[in-house]
Amino acid sequence: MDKDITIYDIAKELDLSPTTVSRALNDHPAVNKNTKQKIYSMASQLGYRSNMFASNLRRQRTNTIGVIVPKLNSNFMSSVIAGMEKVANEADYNLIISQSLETVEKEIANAKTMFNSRVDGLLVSLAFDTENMDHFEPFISKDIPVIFYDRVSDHKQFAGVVIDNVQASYEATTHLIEQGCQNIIHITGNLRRNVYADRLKGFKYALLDNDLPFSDASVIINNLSEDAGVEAAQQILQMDSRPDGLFVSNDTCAVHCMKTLTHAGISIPDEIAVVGFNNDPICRVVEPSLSSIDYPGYEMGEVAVRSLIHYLSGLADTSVTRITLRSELIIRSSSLRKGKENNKGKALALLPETK
Amino acid sequence: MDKDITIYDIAKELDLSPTTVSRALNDHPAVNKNTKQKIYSMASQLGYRSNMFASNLRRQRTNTIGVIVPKLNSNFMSSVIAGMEKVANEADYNLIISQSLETVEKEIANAKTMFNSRVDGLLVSLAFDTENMDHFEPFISKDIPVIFYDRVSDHKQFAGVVIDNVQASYEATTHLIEQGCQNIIHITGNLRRNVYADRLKGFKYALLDNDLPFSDASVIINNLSEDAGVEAAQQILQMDSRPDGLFVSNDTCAVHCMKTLTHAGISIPDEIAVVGFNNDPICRVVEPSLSSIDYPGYEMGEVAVRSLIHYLSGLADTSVTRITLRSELIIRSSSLRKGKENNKGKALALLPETK
DNA sequence: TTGACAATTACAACCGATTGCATATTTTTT
DNA sequence: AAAAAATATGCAATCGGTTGTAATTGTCAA
Repeated sequence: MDKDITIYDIAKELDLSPTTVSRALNDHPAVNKNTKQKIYSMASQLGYRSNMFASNLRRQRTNTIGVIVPKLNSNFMSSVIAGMEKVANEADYNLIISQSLETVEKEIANAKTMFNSRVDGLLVSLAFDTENMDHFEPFISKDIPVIFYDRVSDHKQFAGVVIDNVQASYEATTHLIEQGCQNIIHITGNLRRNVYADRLKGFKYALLDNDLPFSDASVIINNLSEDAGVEAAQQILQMDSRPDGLFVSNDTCAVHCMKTLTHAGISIPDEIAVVGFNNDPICRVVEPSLSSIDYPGYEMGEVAVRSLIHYLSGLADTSVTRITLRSELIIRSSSLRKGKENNKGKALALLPETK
Repeated sequence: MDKDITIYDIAKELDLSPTTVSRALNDHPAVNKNTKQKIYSMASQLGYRSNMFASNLRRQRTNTIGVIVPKLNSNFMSSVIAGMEKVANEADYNLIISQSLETVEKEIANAKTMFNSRVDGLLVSLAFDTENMDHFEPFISKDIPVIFYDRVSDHKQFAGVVIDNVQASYEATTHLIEQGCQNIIHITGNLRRNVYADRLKGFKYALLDNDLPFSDASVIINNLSEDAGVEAAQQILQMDSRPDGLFVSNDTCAVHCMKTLTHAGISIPDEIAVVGFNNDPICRVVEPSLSSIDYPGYEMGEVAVRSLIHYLSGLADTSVTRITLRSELIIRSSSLRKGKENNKGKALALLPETK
């Protein structure tokens, strides 16, 4: 366990001042090329590694990005994190990740921790029941950028990376209508969250544009869990006029709802056509395979970190307050009815083994 | 954007020395109770937050744990991380997470980054093709604890958190044999990794104990991906004597292999019975539902961080070099043959909706 | 030869908390 | 009442880089 090498050691070894060594290591232009070379080689020879804490202390920045995520262990969210990690790593930023577990309380606690850890910037996807944004105030007032992803804040002051949920939902609903569905149920999450509110909006618009009636009874709001899916199916089975289409805001919920319906003897897609959301791997495994909205998680993570770093580098384009990524309806067996293949050239993915 | 409050501000305000303030905030016994109270309330009144960097610089520790994970976006790994995050957070440690993406090169780079970030300890699950442990040497020689989880190192000097893969595999294989399988194929990953080597061992032992022959042809080694599963199925379809049992080291691979076989007209479990590994949610979704080894990811994450922190707190029990968690065979339709329900009281999970 | 100017390098203060040692104050003991 | 011990507080150095400003050296034109 040998002692750590500091810039002072390098300086002494080369008979220079720590100042010059520090500047050289930061590639400061005011240091002679030859000197730099000498310092570099001496540094690596001695096994020097910079002390981030000394540096951070002096520079008042941490090269650390905080990430608050509702729940880590879902396919979508872990893809997002994977994307974030990649970009952050490449740009020499560290990530501190914490989960709100879908509750405001934990989200507030997380925000506080992040603030105390003095993150340079914060990336947040809001918990189900977060109402106000007060816990992000400390960041704002200290000019620490906060960027939302997926579950964003409505307040115009906050930047966010999203997909066009209205459009995606509109597309999914229209697809169901094209397949002959006349009575579609939409299962979605807490409407305080933009993602769910927007999807409901898209659902309504699609009905409207196709002269189909909308009523509150067409919407089931739950927490989109497995159990909620099963429960929703039971609810549907009890309905007076059974729906012939189902658009669910989340694949897990959709799958378990669908399976429950199948077990109750309902045939999918003929009696009820189903579309999910997220395009989780699970979609290609369930029988019948589940149509879904492909949702670029990995990319969303990359973009979120990239714009945060962009902002931190002072290249901020403060006018850009929303970045919208593409999303795409993937049609599979769960919503494709025989003799209805008028899909206007949309992507098809009939066979389960198709990617 | 108001200036940050430091202990000097608090000291000045109360006409005390920074020393006392620092001690009070660390609950040092040599500070008077009343003084402490005054300092606490002044601190919160002024909105003081400790500067980790100054503190870390002085104390030469970071309260940060590094985590190297092969791939973040799998159900198992994200559960592990979720568990780690929970415990770390509770103990006021930060997590720095990075992915090796299953390659040594990235793993080495990650280790270097972690080392330069001066993590207090390191948690590692090895990449597929990691051969030697040289990149962890710097940690060892600086007395920074490295604990492995799941994919551990064989070297006795490294501690690790694991399940008993031999036992789990033995159980799964025995179960297949009990269901009447006489010719079982084992699909697994790179044998350099303990998890796969051990599972092969358990597989062999089970055959041996049941007087079934083992040959190299009974083992398929691949990267356990979706595609590998499809490919393995094609391989199986070409075999002269078609197997009647299949034990796969990973659910994703098992599921796609199974689906390919089903599509080729093979009936599961009657013609081929299948058992996977990990008990991913996907197991309960696929038709027929997939038997699998339940693998406590979340718990593994918790335990790993807990023992690392334990070690860092000096409570180290250096003799404990392996912590083994329970794992359990979950029997579902993919391996349960009719009229063979002699399962000696094992857990059953026949219906897809069963948790 | 000298002053202007650029190119390098160094000095020294600073970032904010921690801690060994010394000092001051109070309490206990004899 | 003096000495010893216990309690509470402060001084000042330290952790390892960073940076504004000053000093030194060299170059070139006048």
